Amino acid sequence: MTKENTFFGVKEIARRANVSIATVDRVIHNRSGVSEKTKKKINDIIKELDYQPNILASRLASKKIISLAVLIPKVSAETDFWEAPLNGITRAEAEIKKYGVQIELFFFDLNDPNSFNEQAGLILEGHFQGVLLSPSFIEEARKFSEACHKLKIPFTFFDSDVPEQHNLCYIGPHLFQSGYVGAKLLTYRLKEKQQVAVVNISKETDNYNYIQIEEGFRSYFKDHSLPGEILRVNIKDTDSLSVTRQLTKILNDNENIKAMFVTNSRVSAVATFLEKSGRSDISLIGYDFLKENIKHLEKGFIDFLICHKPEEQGYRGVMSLYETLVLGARVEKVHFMPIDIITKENQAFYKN
Amino acid sequence: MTKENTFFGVKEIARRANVSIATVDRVIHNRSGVSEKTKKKINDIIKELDYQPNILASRLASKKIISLAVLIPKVSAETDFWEAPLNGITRAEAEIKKYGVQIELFFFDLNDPNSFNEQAGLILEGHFQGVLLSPSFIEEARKFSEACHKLKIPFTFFDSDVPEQHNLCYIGPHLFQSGYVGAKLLTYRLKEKQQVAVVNISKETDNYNYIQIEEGFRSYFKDHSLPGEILRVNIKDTDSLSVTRQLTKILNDNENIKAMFVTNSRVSAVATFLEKSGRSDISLIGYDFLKENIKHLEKGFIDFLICHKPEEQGYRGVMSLYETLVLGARVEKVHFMPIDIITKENQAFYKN
DNA sequence: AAAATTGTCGGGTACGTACCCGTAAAGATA
DNA sequence: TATCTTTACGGGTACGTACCCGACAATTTT
Repeated sequence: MTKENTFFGVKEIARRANVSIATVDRVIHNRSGVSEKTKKKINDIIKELDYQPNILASRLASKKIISLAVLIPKVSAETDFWEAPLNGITRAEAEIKKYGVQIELFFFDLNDPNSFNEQAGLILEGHFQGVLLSPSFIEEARKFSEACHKLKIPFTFFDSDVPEQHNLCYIGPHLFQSGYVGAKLLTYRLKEKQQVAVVNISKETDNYNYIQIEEGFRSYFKDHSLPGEILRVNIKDTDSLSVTRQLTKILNDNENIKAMFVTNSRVSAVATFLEKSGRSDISLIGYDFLKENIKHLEKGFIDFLICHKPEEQGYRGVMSLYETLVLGARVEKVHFMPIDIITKENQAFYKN
Repeated sequence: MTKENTFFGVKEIARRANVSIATVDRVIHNRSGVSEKTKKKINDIIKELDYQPNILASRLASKKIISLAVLIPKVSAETDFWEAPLNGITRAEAEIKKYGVQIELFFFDLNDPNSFNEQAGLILEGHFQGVLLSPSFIEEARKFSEACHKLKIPFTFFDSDVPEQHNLCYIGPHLFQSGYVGAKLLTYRLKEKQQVAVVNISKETDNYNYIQIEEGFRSYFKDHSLPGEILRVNIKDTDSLSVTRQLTKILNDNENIKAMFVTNSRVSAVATFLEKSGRSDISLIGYDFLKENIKHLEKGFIDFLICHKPEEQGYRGVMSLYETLVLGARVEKVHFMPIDIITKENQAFYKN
């Protein structure tokens, strides 16, 4: 059992073109030093044979390493969400290290746009061949990506998107539709005259992500002409006291609230409140497969969690750069993640 | 930017052991021709350096190919479920072809255990280094795996499991828990006194898979002490006339049935019936991300589909063999797939 | 004691690609 | 015409591993 020679290599191309391997190599990497005539001849043969370079041999022979930069929020005390993408990134790194790819991590503070700028500046000075970033701050991200574009450094957005043309690709959820799914689940068993509240627990209420999610959520109500006003609760202070106070007030003012939708991973704060105040009659839906959330899911105070595979986002984000830079493959410009539904019953088998 | 030499290769091992590269190579592949003393010395150095063979170079230098056999049901007129695993298998093949791995496909007829035996026989004669199979027929599969074990051919089960010790691994759903999830979803908005029916549409009602799913389903009712008897409907003839007749009868006899759980991918047959008889008041849940099912999901006659990522099962099944045979890595003996919940709203982003 | 066999090992080439270096011919400049 | 530069290409080695072949010594057989 020996490898069949179905694949042609540079050697065969060189033979057919009556040139040396080196000349073929020059054409493939379009380096200079080849006459237009021979170049065309070789390119024709390459097309004819549908030549696919042997990546094994290529990476083996190449002494170059490829350095990628990753720019993401640091894991904070407030939420350990960013652990998951980081795991995916690390997994990808381990997988492609042997192909000569290195990854350097840069972290910024989600409460401080300046830290984003600082780290972005370091990346621009660092001579990286590719960048993966979460554009949490839209304006800052836009400036940075403009700079990358000028330096011809490919970059991938993930977790959330920025309307932009120059990025290599976006990997993340379709946020509008995600909110839409949330509304479906929340209203699935809702009875008439029961009311619904959207809860946003965050210092930045006007974050682009939250807006998209809420639009999707409200659209579902419109599309299905569900009656009743959807209440909106903004909790800017994320400490448990503020949360308790605001939720208490809302529930007192609106006795018919029987379902709540939290637009981010802070849903566990609401669950804690519901548990303490003994309100097991309220359906609760929120985001992300975090330990704290799973705990409340198991206790029954969260009905569903929606999740967009953050670990896989990190993994695929790195891989999108690897595929373009090393394999020279084209990648899809937009790669939407599934909108996963997690319940107490299936959470044990969920892959983040 | 040059590759750092953080990795040690055979050359370094040879240097430290005062032997040639060839001798080190003999130890690594434990071929004969090395004295016990040198063998030990080399093995010690390998451990000390934590030597990781360079797979690129290894596969490049090796002229051997590895042949894998895949044994799965053929795509039938009754269901195109098996297209998905096949896609995953093909994707895996494309990915590892360059490492010298070939895959040969063997198909059997789900209605004919003998066809399984026939194809299994062909595989045993074919000198394959690994086998991936769906053990749809338990007894036949057990016999075949016994034979593989004797020939020291590693094999992986997927889609459904057979209690067994010798298989390399199992990749597929936790069927019991999957039924449990189905019950949760089906009862989530069920009101008092409304009744539930489990529908099995299959020639083999006593299939091990279905039994596990139903056990999980019923366990949920027990665990939550839900009242009311769960009806059971067995439809052995899968044509639409038989389905219509039996369902009509059941619904006439039991007017309170408001929810139905189909234990396999034939759920679209029930959906068609509900549509034709205008029964949009009945919740319906079933299995698998098939075109026909999605159609009914979108129309609203199926509430939820449960799915176990069949394509990924195929992909991972092949990869489990690749990882053991080529990379020499250990693989987890059991790899449970997530129990995915698909609705009209999130189906567009589902990855099968 | 000579010959044959066996056990141990090293030399060397190949896998397909990358890239350095060298060279011959053509063209430019004096 | 002599010298220099540029263009266009080939030779050859290296990457890390696999494995063939042959050398040499130790051991057994005749």
